[in-house]
Amino acid sequence: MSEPVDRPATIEDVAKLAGVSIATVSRALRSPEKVAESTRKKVTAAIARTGYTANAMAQNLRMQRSQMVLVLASSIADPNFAGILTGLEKAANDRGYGVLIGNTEGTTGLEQNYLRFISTGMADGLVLLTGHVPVAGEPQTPLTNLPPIVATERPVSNTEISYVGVDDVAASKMATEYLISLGHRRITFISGGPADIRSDLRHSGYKQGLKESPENLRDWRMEGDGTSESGRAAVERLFIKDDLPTAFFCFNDNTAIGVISALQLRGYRVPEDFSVLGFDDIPFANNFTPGLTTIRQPRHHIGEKAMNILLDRLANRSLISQSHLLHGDLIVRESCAGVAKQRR
Amino acid sequence: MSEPVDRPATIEDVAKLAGVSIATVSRALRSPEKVAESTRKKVTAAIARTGYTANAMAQNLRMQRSQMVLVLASSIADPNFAGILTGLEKAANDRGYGVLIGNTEGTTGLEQNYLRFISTGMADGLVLLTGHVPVAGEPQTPLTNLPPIVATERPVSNTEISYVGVDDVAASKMATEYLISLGHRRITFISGGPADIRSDLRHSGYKQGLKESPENLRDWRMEGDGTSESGRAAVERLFIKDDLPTAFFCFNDNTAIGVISALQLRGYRVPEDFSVLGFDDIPFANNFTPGLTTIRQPRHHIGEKAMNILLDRLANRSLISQSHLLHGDLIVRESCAGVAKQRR
DNA sequence: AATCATGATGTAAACGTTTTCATCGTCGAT
DNA sequence: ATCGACGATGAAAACGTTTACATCATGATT
Repeated sequence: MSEPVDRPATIEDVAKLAGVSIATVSRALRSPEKVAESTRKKVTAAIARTGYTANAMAQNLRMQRSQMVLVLASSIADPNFAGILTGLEKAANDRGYGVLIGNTEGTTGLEQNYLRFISTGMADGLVLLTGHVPVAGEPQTPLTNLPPIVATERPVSNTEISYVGVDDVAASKMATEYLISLGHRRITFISGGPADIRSDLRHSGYKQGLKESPENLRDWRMEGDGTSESGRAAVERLFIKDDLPTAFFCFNDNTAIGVISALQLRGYRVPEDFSVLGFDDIPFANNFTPGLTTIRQPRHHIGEKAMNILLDRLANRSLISQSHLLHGDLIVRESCAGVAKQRR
Repeated sequence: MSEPVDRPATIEDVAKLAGVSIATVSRALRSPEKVAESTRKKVTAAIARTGYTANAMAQNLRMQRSQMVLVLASSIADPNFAGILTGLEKAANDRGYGVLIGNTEGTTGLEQNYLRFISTGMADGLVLLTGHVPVAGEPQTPLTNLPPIVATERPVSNTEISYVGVDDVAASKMATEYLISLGHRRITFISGGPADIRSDLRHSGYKQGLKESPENLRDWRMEGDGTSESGRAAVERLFIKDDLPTAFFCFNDNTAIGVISALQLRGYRVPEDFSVLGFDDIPFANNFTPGLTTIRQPRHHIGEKAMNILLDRLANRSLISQSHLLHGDLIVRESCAGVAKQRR
């Protein structure tokens, strides 16, 4: 039904065809109640005839916005990224916004580069999955130059910024209590590295769980960096000293997988000999053998919530920043068992 | 160094401060050779003082483009998605383009919805990871209304469209030959479902590998759908008839994982009792036990190549569409072994 | 019958750029 | 001295919208 498309139809084409002014066409589209029923019909017909769609650039220029949000992530390949992005994207699309993505790979150079979308007005808001607010180069960019921001997946130190994520402390406490309830008294926490704030939060939840146990259990923390390799390495270090826990609470599922495979390589069985508990419930946790007992991050909800908070701010700039900690479920599979069952 | 930012600086602010016309400012920025060295310096200084950045909406409106590309995927959670997106994103960013993402979840409704970015001029080009060109609703949108397109990850039936992906046929043939070289003569291919063109391509490569073997090996295809569950189910069906292969070539790694766990559940060992070969080399293939022998998709390269082809087309509309099949490496890990080693 | 509110529409400004075209020196060649 | 070419710059149009404001009927109110 559309006319030959050498040049896309403009509002003027529609106006001419309908025999009205372009203002009326615009009104018929944006605020139909302001236009007479009869002319509205003429306009609608003309729009159908021409195949007209409003030019977004012109609209956005005029309205001083872009209807676009920039999502900055340090790694697209992160196992949590896909789920969060799905949620972000869904919420944005539901509200007519587009999602622009930027992969900083952890470098400030790329990060700076992506901020061009902000400074040129190509994006109205910013979602940070990087764990820090973008640092400015020269000249020092004050925070006031930044648009409304929401952080997710990784908290940022700046408290002015809304954060949406799982309640790391509560979930880790719950995980630890679960291990204790299974009879474990010697539980090692394997961290996610010094740079990651979440590692401290989870460690702190673990300590709370230990402290509230009847006995006074020992805080037994080992350093990792969130990779499965670091999980393996931690196990090896333990075996050198031959001082062994009965259970591992790992910063994330990757680490847990490393721990399990190192244990298996040494001829031990999980959960018969050792219990291992992860964090994240990455898509693969269920396919692993043994099935990983872990804390599930509600990634979709996190993404949706984060985006909705941001878009609320965009719609009403005076809204105060608010953070949301979502509950993480304990997903019980096979990698943890009662200590009674264990050999030693 | 920037002025108080109630309103972002415009080209006019810069012009006034530098004592020149806005045309000169624009020229100083876009084609410096057209402006006198002395005035160029004045302009540069004024830009620094004001903290000016050109408004992208105005630029794009004027220049009738958006510098933006829409990436349409049926599932963000697909294990191949992250890698391809990383490549797409890198190439786009290198060339000053932004990447807009749309998650169609396989529904044409959402697909249609995302096409608004095209029809409103918010995106200049389209990357399809959906396996089909978007179908129009009412009125029938001819292909001429669509912008330059490149397909990747999943081929589309329309031959007018450039496709970039792994060479499924060659890689599958290579995989099959590898199994044959290990001594296997009874090799089952587990498909990825009727809707997925790649499944047929891989099946066809498998058949080529069989045919070119010294003996005339039997095409032994079983239906799956690309999920690990379907891999498990296929194994169960085999055991009902008790007619068993010695090796499995699976449509993808997910299926392979399902096959292995079903086998293990029945008390068999991989690769000692059965060999299993996957496809994709998903990030997890290496962490699985046994390590998955599989075909690696060069996801980054696929993404970069696809984006570069698209952007070339955008820069020069008269370019003809070209497809690229990339080589997939065979990654040998632990899930395949010589048939001699196997019990039966 | 005169006035006034109301509703529907058109005119024109504005959003911030890029670029064509015209203008104005300046310099080299005649 | 005159002319032409050329380099640097400015004025203004154009990109396609939205919206404040003005205009004009029309019907209700006095």
